[in-house]
Amino acid sequence: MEILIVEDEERIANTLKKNFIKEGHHAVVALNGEDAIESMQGSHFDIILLDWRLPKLTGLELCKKLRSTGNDTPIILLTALNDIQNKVDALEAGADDYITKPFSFEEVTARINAVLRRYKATIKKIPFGEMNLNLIDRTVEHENKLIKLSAREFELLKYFLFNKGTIINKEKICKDVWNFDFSPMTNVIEVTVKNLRKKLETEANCSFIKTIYGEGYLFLAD
Amino acid sequence: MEILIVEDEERIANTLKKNFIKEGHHAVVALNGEDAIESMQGSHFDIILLDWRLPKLTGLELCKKLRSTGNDTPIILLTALNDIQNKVDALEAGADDYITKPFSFEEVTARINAVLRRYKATIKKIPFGEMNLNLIDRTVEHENKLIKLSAREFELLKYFLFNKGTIINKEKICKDVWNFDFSPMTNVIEVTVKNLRKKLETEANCSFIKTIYGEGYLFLAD
DNA sequence: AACAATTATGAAAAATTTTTCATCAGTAAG
DNA sequence: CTTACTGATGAAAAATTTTTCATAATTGTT
Repeated sequence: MEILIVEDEERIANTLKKNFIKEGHHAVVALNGEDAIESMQGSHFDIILLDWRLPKLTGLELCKKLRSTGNDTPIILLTALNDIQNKVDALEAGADDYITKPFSFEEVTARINAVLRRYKATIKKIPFGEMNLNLIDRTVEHENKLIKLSAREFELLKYFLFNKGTIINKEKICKDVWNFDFSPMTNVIEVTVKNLRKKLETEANCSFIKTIYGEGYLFLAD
Repeated sequence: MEILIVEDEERIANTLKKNFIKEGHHAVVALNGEDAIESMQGSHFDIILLDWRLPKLTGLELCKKLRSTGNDTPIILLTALNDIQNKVDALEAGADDYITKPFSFEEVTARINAVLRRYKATIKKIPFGEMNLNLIDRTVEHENKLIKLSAREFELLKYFLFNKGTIINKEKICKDVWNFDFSPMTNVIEVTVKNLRKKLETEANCSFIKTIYGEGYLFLAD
């Protein structure tokens, strides 16, 4: 797991980091809000532990900033205070949970697991077979490999997943994926299906898209 | 507002529909789960009112199905029963709220507003100026017009929005948007900035991307 | 004002995606 | 086993996106 620790007290930050690494995770420390933003460019984190009091940008401000720019990485605020106002502010700023200092490492991992459990219910990935369609990056993930999809392939796969288990005819695909109201004069659909099949089935070793002769396609997975 | 009413009792469905239309919204009625899925292809709804008991596919099943395929339109379940088990099931299936029958129209609108208030906090749109960057469709929305962005333009705009208010130099843009570790040998960045500017500034009549001579770019909005 | 450095721009070139088309393969039914 | 129809495939063509390049415009400095 990739963990970002945003904490100006180096002692606390390093203790957390050591413990996470001991548990087999990967942890990065940022000593202030600006460093944190810096660290997040390009990299992906599964969770952010964020100190409430930070030099320059406060934890609350950073939290708001991240949320306002569409970043929804789970955030746990670390706060020294234990008054109710904090909790309200924290949740309103878009944090997922908070831990009051001093805390034990066990408490931190417990909170992380709880937050991630909740978060995973809303994560923007659609699983099928051994794969996942990542709706944000528009890629298919399989055993830490990434398959890039073109825009059309992405839309078609999303459509198949939405309708998995039911036969869909080409008129509907044409209408819903291509936004054509008239029926396709050519075989664009078949060609796109072919290309999508190749991408998916080169990676996984099974076929998801079944052809129902004279009727359409049927997507099977799980 | 676009409202989908999934309800097999036509009397209730039509009463709701009439009331919504009277309030200036747009409402579509689906009499069963399959019709509902049909209605959702291609169309967008802001909220779904979903009957608990439906012929064929139950409300709960439909709810689960939508959520499992990445659809996160707010759902309010309409249920005749009032036992705790329902509430738990509803929320676990991914519904946002529930209303027990019989209900008044005022109650429905109140619940809708409450759900939408909560939902909007997590919606995947980044506002800037009079515009919105839609992270799902990868378009810019402005006065019910849509501006299509290419993949690079989208990534660059997202990056600008994430870093708005701070000057970002080209080495960082190159690293974070293009994933090049070496500095750009050509002026791809300037060209992409130019094209993005044209798209945004043809539509809105103001300039968002400011050039800081010798330093980089600065995105200003709000 | 003149100069050097930086940025902007139009247009060509390259790469990629999307569509078309001709042809081959598979299916159902007589 | 044919036949007629439906779907699959490779490759060409068209459209779009991305990059490159030459040149023009702008900025800061002397």
